[in-house]
Order: sequence, then structure tokens, then C-alpha cells
Amino acid sequence: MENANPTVPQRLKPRKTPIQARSGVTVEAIHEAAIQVLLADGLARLTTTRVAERAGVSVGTLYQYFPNKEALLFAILQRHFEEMAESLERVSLHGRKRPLSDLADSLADAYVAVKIARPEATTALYRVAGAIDQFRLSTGVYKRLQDAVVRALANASDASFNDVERVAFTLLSALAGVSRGTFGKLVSGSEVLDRLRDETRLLSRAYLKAAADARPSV
Amino acid sequence: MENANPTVPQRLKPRKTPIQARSGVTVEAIHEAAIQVLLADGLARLTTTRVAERAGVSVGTLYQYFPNKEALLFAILQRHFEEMAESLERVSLHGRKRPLSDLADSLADAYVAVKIARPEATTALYRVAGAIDQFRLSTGVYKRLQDAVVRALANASDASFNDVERVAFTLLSALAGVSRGTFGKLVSGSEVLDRLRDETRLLSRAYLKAAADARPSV
DNA sequence: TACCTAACTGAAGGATTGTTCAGGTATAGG
DNA sequence: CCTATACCTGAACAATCCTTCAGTTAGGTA
Repeated sequence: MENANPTVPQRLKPRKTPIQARSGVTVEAIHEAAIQVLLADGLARLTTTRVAERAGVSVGTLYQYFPNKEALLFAILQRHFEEMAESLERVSLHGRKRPLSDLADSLADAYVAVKIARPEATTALYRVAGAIDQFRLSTGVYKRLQDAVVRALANASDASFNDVERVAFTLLSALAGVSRGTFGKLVSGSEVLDRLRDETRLLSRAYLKAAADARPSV
Repeated sequence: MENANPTVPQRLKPRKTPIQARSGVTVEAIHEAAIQVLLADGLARLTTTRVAERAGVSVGTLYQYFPNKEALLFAILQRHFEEMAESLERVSLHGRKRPLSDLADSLADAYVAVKIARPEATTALYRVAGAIDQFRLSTGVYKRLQDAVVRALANASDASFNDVERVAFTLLSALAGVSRGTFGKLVSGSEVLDRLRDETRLLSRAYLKAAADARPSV
């Protein structure tokens, strides 16, 4: 599983004359089923059969969408990272110059928003992260997150950075850490998530300010 | 594995007339073997047999020291957390008042020092973390880390905090995030680890300062 | 309606794993 | 040397698990 082929989730034999999926089965449905199994039974009991069962299809069908189990897990993580990337890219969408403190808040909010949107899914995903080869994530999707932050930071009206990529990396990692920690102690929907928003804002603003001051330009 | 009994690693039948362990087997040796297997083959291929083999003993012997596989993994994580706790507790050892910026640096250094001490082990441990029930860690050993930071922060000569525990939690989580991220992209002993020290210091100082300013007392 | 074929099924195969336990081994004490 | 016993061994067992594929189902097309 650790050395399997990192194939993209996809129908293996694309139809020439596409028809409706008989049981409404989609990749999304399998994703969802996997997350549910993950939450109910843990990573150790996440089996292809169980996921298929939960999705209302047979194992065979699952293997038509994903070449193997690892590809399924990888796809789930990848989708989450892409959601996160979109959220972060939205920060610098209109490209107007803004104060750094504003940007800091926006970045923190963008990050937290994705995590908070579906707390159960987030919790489940943290379990998968350890099972997947970190490398493949770093080199691939993770770069997009970093680029999004770099582009956002370029819109700061009152600050500039010496090593933007490093700053983006640290900020993302720190946000990830606080988020992971918070969800780790999360029991049920509580006020902990409100704290998360406040703390990440505080953290983001403080760090970015400090990082900018290290090599001021304005 | 997910619901197994969290037993402490220990000789099951303590001898009345202790003899030398025949093959020099200790819990430490098994720990080390597990880390090596983890690095060489990944979490998916970490089997009890393989660990025992690597440690130079038979599976049966391994099961005299650990009741099951999960207990082994848990023990490894626990040991690491205890090292970290000791390191953090050393920050406020002599109990003298110090400037907050000093404390911030010391805390960051204390954290990073443990991670850097044995990079391979750190990398391996991050893989285990996902497989173990997060709850058991939070409620147990993690509390000790947080307490250590709280006690350290109490020694700040020029700042005080509104909600120290929350600050300690956020700081620890952020440090963990940056550390995890750095080790995730770590290929071989490079200058990335130097950056880690700098970035964690910057982050720690900036966040603690901001958190203290939120409710100043001096 | 009849045929084609993409989509789906699920029992079976092959491989691996966690754990046990009956038996072997070496040390301390007499 | 002999016995007791703590310690170690590793083949065997039961339980899963991932993956395959020959056969079935149902939508599209003529």
C-alpha cells in the first residue's frame, strides 16, 4: 500500500456513449462513505469492502473508480487540499492592496473556514494523513497552498517580506498545527471552534507582522 | 487495534531472582527497532514479527514486554512526549523572572531541540501519531506539556496573560505544526533544520507578545 | 423488440498479520 | 551435578484484507 501507484481517481474505461450511473454512484459518494467509515471504525478498520458497503455498491465497483485502496485515500486527501487551495486563492482574488493585518485575518479565516465547514470530515482526514506518504503531498498539492499564500502576501500595502515562501510555509504549518490540535481535542460541536478562529487570527497577524518587520521595505 | 487495552510496557512476570537478559533485550531496544522499521518500511509494514526480528528477538519475546501491537506504538509515542515534557519543564527550572521574549525563545528552542536531536526518530513518530487514538494522548501526556508551558509563562517579568492555558495550547500546537511541516519536507540533514529554529523563535515571540498585549497587566 | 456493451456484482484466491502456547534454554541456588 | 524457573523461541492458527474476474444487469440504439 505504501508503494502503490498514485493513480488519479477516474473511471477506468470511459464510455463513448455515456449513460446515467445506475445507482447514482459517484466518486463523491465513495469519498463520503470512506469518511464515514473512518469516523465510525477508525483507520485500521477502513477496508475497501466496508467503504463499498457503506456507499451502497459492491467492492468491484469501487475498484472501477480507484485502482487500489491507497489511491482512494490519496484522492480524499487531495480533494481536501484542493478545497483549501481554492479558499486561500480567494483571498487575493480581486488583487487590491490591503493592510497586512487585514490579509492576516483573511488568510486565517480562509484556512479555518474549510476546516470548520465539516468538522467530522476534518477529524477523519487527520487520521488518513499519517497513513499516506507525506512526500507525494508536499511536492504536489501542497505547493499550490503555498503559492496561494505567497500571492496573497504580495497584496500587502504596508509590508513586504524577505523570504516570502518561507513565511508562507511557516504560516501554513502553524495554522495547520493549531487546527489539528483543536480538532484533536474536539468532542462535539462546542465553543472550541470559536476559539480556533480567534487564535488563528491572533497568530497569523502576530507572525506576519514580525516576519515583515524582520526586513522592512516601506 | 484501535480499541485495545492501553497497558504500560513492562515485564509481565517480574523475577524474584533477577538474571541478566540473555540477548540484551530491553524495552528500549524494541522501541529502537520499531522506529527503524517505521523508517524503512512505513507504518503499513510495521508488523510485530518484523520489529522483533529487527530487535534480534522472537515475536514471543516482544509479547512479553508489550501486550499487543498498539501498546507498543503507544509506548513509543508516550516516551517521546515525556522527553518533550522534560525539555519544556527545564525552561522554568530555576524559576527566575525573565523577559517574555527570552521565554519565548527558550520555549521554542526547548521544543525544537527534542525534535532535532534525532531527526529520523521524529519523522517516524509523525507516522505513528495518526494511527493512535488522539484522545488518549490529549487527556494524558499532552496535559503535562501544556502545564510546563503554563508554568514557564508565569515567569514572564514583563507580561501576563488572560487565559494562559489557551495561550499555551496554541503555542504548542503552532510549534508542533511548524515542526511537522518541516520534517515532512525533510530529505536529508540539511539547512532546513536551522530555519526551523529561527522560524519557531520568531513565531513564538510574535504570538506570545500579541497574546500578552491582548490583556496587559504591567 | 433485440442486441450491444458499459456498469455492476460478490464469491474466491492469495497473501499477510496479530497473537498464542507448548516446548526449549540458560541461570541461580543447593 | 541437579532442579526450579524465568526467559526465550517460532511454528501454527484464526482472522482479515486487498484484489481479481467470470458472470449478471440494465441503459442505449437501431
